[in-house]
Amino acid sequence: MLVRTSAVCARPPAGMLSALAGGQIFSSEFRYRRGEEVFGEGEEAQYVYQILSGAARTYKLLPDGCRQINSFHLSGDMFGLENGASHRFTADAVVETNVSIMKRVSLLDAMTRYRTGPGSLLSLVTRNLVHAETHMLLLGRKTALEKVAAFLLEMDERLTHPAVLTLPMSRRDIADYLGVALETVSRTLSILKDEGLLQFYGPTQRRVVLLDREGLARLEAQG
Amino acid sequence: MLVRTSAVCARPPAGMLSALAGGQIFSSEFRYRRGEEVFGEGEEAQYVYQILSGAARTYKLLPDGCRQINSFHLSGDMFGLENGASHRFTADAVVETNVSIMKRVSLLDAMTRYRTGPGSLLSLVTRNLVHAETHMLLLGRKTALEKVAAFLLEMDERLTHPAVLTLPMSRRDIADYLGVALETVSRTLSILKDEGLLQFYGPTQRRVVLLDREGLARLEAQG
DNA sequence: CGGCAAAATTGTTCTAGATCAAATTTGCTC
DNA sequence: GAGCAAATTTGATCTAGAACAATTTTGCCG
Repeated sequence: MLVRTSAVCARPPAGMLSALAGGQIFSSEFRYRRGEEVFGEGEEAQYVYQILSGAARTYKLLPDGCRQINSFHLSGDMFGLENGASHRFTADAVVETNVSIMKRVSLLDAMTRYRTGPGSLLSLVTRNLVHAETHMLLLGRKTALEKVAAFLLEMDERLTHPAVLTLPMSRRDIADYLGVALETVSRTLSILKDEGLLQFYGPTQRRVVLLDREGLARLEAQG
Repeated sequence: MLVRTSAVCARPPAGMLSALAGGQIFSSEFRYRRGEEVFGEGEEAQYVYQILSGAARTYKLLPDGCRQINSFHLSGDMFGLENGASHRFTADAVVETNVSIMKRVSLLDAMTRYRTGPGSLLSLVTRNLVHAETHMLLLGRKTALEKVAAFLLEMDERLTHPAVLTLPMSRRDIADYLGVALETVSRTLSILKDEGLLQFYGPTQRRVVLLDREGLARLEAQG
């Protein structure tokens, strides 16, 4: 873990964490290499994280090694803030990732001054809950095609509809997020390409151009 | 919807809602017949509910009519309290059910006095989040056998390990909660019976005796 | 640029669980 | 208690997607 401490960020990065910090809370900048663990399930939740660049994933493992990715965290996203004392997930870096870190207690202190606002701990937890509820519907009741379409649209939305959608995560990550096999993800993407709903951009298969968002939305709603 | 208004309950039923009420918040008692809707997805979340007897389910529907039950609410459980202004689920009665109802705003007012305690809105939302996260793992990565075992253990736990587990919900409800077909639930229960892990009690198949909780737990962890 | 390991695709086979289809069983209602 | 509709079980197929197995593509390294 490379450390670049910056007690108070000279130019605070975007997002609530630093907004709350506002020059009053000490935050440090850390860098994780791809695959490096940020925190483990069950560990004490001492710090809170915000992505400056790169991406992280939070997940749980079953005893048989099966992984269920709970969510991806992209630039600007905050993660690792728990209501209880310990982390309920493991988190690691999807690619080389820079995060801003601050003490949980400092942040919670700062938050009490903003109790009711959209930047409160409650709204954060609620946002996570809404995401989890939506994802339950996807995992329990959608086909592979619907799942992949939903995933693409979620990423497109969160990256604010870029011309070229650059996915930081591998097919395996997507599979473990959607509850399908990685081959199924690959096949489904090929189908969507063949049907003209998307195309790959450049040499890598992680850059996607969504050619028909309407069509994808129709697929997502029901196969 | 049968109404039996009782401005302030003479003998308050168990649970936080009435505890918070503590003679200061007006609550009414309502009765819903089986299948009757308590509130619909998208409706304004004006009231908060607590089960006095019976059971309710909250769920979402896909356009094709597929249903994903988010959770079951049993005696003492509170539901329908949203952070936002509208309900994110539909709720209806699984069987004939009595609920205590109070205005959302009154409850929230009362709660501000207990902001940090285990009876706060934040802990309620967190509890829901933990449940949703656990359920995501189940939906995404468990086999039918693991799902059914997990379901039985959840109900057993929540009803505090009764000698006879009386399930208020149908096989269809269980199926829509676990993301499998109702026939699969029935078959899986038969297998568990044949293997001596449970037996049915009396004439109805909704009364279950768990003969080997350890064994079920082993199945749940990994098929 | 060449070599190599990791990632992704594509093909083949297999299977858990869905779907379709009857029997039973159960709980109501008169 | 008879009659009936709903719920449940059980059986027989069918299929979406898993699992296994090569290839091919890509990114990365010296």
